[in-house]
Amino acid sequence: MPSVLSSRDKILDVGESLFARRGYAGVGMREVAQLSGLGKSSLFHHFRGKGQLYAEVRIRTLKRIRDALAPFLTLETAPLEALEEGMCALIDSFAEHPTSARLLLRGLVEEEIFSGESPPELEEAEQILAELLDDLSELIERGVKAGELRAVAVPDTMQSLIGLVAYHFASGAMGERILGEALFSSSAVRRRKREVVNFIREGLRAPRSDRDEEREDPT
Amino acid sequence: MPSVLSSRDKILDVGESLFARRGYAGVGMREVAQLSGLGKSSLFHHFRGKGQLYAEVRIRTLKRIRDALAPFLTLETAPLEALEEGMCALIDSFAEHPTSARLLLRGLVEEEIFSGESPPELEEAEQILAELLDDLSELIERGVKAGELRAVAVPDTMQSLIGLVAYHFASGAMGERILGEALFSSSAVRRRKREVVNFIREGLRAPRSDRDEEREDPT
DNA sequence: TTCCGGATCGACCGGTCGGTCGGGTGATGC
DNA sequence: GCATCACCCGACCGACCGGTCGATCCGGAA
Repeated sequence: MPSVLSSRDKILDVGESLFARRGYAGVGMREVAQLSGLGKSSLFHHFRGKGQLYAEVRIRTLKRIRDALAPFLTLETAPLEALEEGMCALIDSFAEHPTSARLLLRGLVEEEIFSGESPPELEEAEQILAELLDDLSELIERGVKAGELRAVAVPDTMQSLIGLVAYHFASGAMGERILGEALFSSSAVRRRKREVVNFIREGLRAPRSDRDEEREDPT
Repeated sequence: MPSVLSSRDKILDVGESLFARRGYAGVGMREVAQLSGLGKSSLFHHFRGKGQLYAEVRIRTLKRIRDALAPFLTLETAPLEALEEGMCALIDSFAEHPTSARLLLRGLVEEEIFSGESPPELEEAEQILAELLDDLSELIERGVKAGELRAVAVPDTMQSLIGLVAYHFASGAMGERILGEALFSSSAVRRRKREVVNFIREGLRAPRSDRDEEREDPT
């Protein structure tokens, strides 16, 4: 690990910051080059093009998120506890890398980014994300079956969790206006973590005297 | 109300659809013109430029959201009930206008869209949004003080609600992958509404035997 | 010393961007 | 008949876009 970043890592850092703030179409390679302290041509030595740079940035952030979540997606912990601690770890990861949540949310919301064909690296990113979401789904599923969680619809609950957790760290100026505080100040992050975890626990756990109640299934 | 849309409305419709899908920077005026069935120059007869078109689109969608929510932001209903019914109405509005949630979320997440100065109309949009969020904050505040809601931190809960509700209708292909179903099919919308409202009710309401318990305040 | 290949750069390319301009067209009022 | 006006268009502009090319620099292996 060099104390000064390699040019490639520097480009990835700059790209991550810019793509998170302005989205794929809003970022120009000239700006990436300038903020990286390189000539524009040099970018194309390290990456095949803008599309690959974007894909590599997404892969890096998704791997960061996966690594933060992985310890809690095993079968060793009780589902509700694993869910709570996993979300805590996720929030810590978002707080440590302020661009992650935005980039994640962008990747989930954005569509039709590439006019022609998309770079092959993007599929790797999609796969990392898909596996992560599948593992998380499985965790919720286990929680419901074990009776720790309410009889929620698993896919919709997945979506709820994503929006609930990620948006907090992706909201921009309006979010700070609502909070009346910097989005990533340590006090704000601590409070947010408590509030989100409480929300999830109260919102999803099964009522106390609800051990072996059968689920409603009105399909 | 003419049965055929005026050119201005047609442009707004096309712009709304495109901006929601690809963001401000990802949309070109040529494309807006073509999909509107007009020459590019004609757009500049109805709007001062791309920036104003974007601002007008945002204003229109924000007003739609405000109108859907307004009936439940009065002081006449019990806060928790008003919150639940308001979120229901919001979801109905999102379902009716599939671009609204994306555009809302984009406006909240996006930053530094305009390189130069931003069009004055954007301030009107920001103000509509700010008022809406203030009213919603007040509703939650009342709910907490009335003891109907848990002793949550109001701003963070605001953020939670935004992410929780809006993301469901803004998620793209990956959202449909998770659901295994079209995002706006009537059955998916119905199920989602039930799940979200349940999540909010269970997550925010005060425990039954918790009438006049004092809040913890460990600051 | 020579050579080589990674890294960097400035100059340049075709194409697209938002926006302008001048003119055309068809209703409306006089 | 004529001026006015909203509306619409094709042609055009300078700026910027992503990307290419050939030259140069430089550290390490031979």
